[in-house]
Amino acid sequence: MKQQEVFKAMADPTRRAILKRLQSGALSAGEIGEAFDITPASLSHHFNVLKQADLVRTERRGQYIVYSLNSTVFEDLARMLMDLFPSKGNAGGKK
Amino acid sequence: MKQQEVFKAMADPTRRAILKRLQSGALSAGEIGEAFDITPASLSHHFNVLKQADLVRTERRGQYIVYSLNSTVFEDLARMLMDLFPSKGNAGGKK
DNA sequence: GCAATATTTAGATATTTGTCTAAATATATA
DNA sequence: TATATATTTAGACAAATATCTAAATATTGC
Repeated sequence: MKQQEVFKAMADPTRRAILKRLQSGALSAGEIGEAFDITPASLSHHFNVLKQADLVRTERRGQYIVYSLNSTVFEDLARMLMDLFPSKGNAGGKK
Repeated sequence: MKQQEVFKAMADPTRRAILKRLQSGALSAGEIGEAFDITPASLSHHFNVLKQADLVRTERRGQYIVYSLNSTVFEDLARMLMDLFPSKGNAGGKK
């Protein structure tokens, strides 16, 4: 997992909202955009950041480009966080 | 939890390294700084961001100021991430 | 109280980032 | 093939951010 890219990606509220929209299933760029008051170009920038972090997958479907969550990376991230704080039986985090 | 502040705080590699250093227990600002090649002033800036996010606690101990992890917020963050991606029995993330 | 040590605050600067407009690319359809 | 729709790319710009130096504040010990 590209830790830095993932955290960077998660640091922006618009991007987190995009991910949230994708929870209920894959959506085209345009469908995602409906919920936001920014230009398609700005949206596309956010998509790029999310792709860099491998948080979303893309697939062209005809005229549209469809985005979907890559749950794997979320799990990795959550695991990493669990490792980052010390808990019982884990004094020092891990590794 | 101040979600935005937490993600912002985690987005910087130096800050994540600071948190990692604190895994093994509380340390003074100076002790933390030994591991990094930046000025005390810059370090202090990072401490502020981490405090804003409630990721660390501080306590003055005589001449020193001692930093320690606030594990609670880490747990909140990890939980939040788990909620953010859909999994079996949780189609839609939740809430 | 004064000097030394630890840390923070203030202010400046360079880089990064989120946004925009305009133009380019890709696909569908008349 | 021409036109419309969907999305991305390029380039510009303002706001946010990480860093620095210099100065301020807090504490200890002489």
